[in-house]
Amino acid sequence: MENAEIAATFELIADILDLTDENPFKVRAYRTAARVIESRSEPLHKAVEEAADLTEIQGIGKEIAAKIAELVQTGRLGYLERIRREVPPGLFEILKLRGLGPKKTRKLWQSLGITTIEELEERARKGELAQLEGFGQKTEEKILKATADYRLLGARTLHFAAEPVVKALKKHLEGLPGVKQVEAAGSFRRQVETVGDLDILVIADQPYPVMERFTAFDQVASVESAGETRSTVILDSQLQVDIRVVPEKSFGAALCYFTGSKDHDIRLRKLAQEQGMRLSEYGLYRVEEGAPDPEADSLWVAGETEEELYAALGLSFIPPELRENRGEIEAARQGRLPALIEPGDIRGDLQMHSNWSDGRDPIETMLNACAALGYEYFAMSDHSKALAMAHGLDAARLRLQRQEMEEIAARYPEIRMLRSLEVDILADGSLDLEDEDLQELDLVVAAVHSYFDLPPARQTERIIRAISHPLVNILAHPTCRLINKRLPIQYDLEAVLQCAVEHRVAVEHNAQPDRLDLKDTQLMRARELGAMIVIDTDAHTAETLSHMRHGIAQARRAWLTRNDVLNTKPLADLMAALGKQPAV
DNA sequence: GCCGTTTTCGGCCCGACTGTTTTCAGTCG
Repeated sequence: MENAEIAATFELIADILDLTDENPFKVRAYRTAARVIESRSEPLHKAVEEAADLTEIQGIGKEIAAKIAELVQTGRLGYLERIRREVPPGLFEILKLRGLGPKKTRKLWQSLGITTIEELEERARKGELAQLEGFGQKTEEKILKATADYRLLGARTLHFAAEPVVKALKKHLEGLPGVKQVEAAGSFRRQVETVGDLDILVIADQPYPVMERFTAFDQVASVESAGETRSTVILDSQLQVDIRVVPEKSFGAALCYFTGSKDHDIRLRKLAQEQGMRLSEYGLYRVEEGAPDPEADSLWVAGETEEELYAALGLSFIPPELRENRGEIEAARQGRLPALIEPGDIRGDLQMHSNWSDGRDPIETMLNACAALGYEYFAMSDHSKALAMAHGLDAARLRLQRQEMEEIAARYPEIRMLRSLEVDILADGSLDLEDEDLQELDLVVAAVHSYFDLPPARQTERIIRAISHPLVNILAHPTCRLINKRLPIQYDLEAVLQCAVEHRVAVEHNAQPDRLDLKDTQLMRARELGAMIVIDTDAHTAETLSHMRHGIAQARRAWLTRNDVLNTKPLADLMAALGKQPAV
């Protein structure tokens, strides 16, 4: 059992306890445990197998340690099975609505018997909610908006969350004799930020044993269809997985076909047609009038690899990230596809947090992790004081932090640590700290963490005011979206990007897997407008510095090259581009 | 439920904001 699954189990327990009005500190203990477990790099099941003492982990005591052991050893948890009967499952969904926490959800349930989002919406429309003690007109309106928003958010799986599933499936299938290759195609391969399902492609001599093994995968909840070369299952996580077994000769064509996108595929097939050929998932064939078998070996052109397939169509190889029919086919034909940015191009990470604010690790740990990644520089950018919950820094603590940073930096000449701060943009667009404090820093990152619902015009004004401030260098997670959780804030992005260009402020692509903000299409637009772009991880732990690759993936989808991204440059060039004095 | 001790109980991060109230509960970050 993966750490993520154990963590999800404890989150569920916390929700149930919340809804049954348990001691809030007990609830918090479960949530803390869930977070601790999820952020651990080492799998807990291994620790259990080795009979390690789990209570040595901060946040895990005797009770939770025993529950982890039970989960790992039996795959179940008696305690959870007992308490989950007390709560209708629809309430967990209601809990996810913005503005509804455990108290209000419980009240709706106990007083009005509401147990589903649909019921909630209906009763709100009838005005019944406003009658409830502690509720009112405004609350009712907010709930209606929240249910509408919830529907928009959809339920696609984060690419990040699909990764371990793909990995486990590959391992599961690759162990089978006769299996030559296993690849995930579809939107997963194109690095789309979320996936609707997974498409797995397998080369094998015998399809049947592959199918048998596939449906025996331990995460399979139900088998929707199981054919000779194609099967569909639903996993415990509700993710749908399609598998397709193809012969080696067709692998390139099949991979291309199932990678898509659909529009890209259609364009390729048309292109083949124009050249007197026919493209299918089995390969590229010459068309001959009156040929008895249109897929005869004598008509075969290409299809074992994607490279030869694209070449046969007169195209240079198109990386999967670009296959969205956004002009890539024309570019490939003319040989002017961009040389996409690669993970190794990044010279430094410009946003991360230490335990001075809401990060987990000390500055020195973060420094060492950055050095291990081969970075030449990095910026430590803890939160400012407005974010009280994150233990944001005020001027006094900022000065104290500076002392610590200087002491640490002196011991690590091999990497340059930049002093930065993720300063809050307040409601009126002013910054959370005074100029005299901010100008002590090497870089100033400005970010919105509050007042997400301002009218668009005011939101635009607010952000423009903030990035017009002469000390601001980077606008962090510009739209504040959380994929599947929070919609982007509404404002005139175009105007903000133009303002950023004017004031030499870089816009961030935040590589946190549920942010990826700006998103691919917005990044493309930012580049078109001449905005400077930085990709950073906003890491809150040393391990999550590795999330850089998710940011790179989105940048590639946005057609960005190394030259388009500021933190691929040597430090002096980066600082010059931002109009800063070269850092000493 | 966890943690740390002034060890076996008592505190647990907390400020801002909203909408409901008439001094505060609930939610968010």
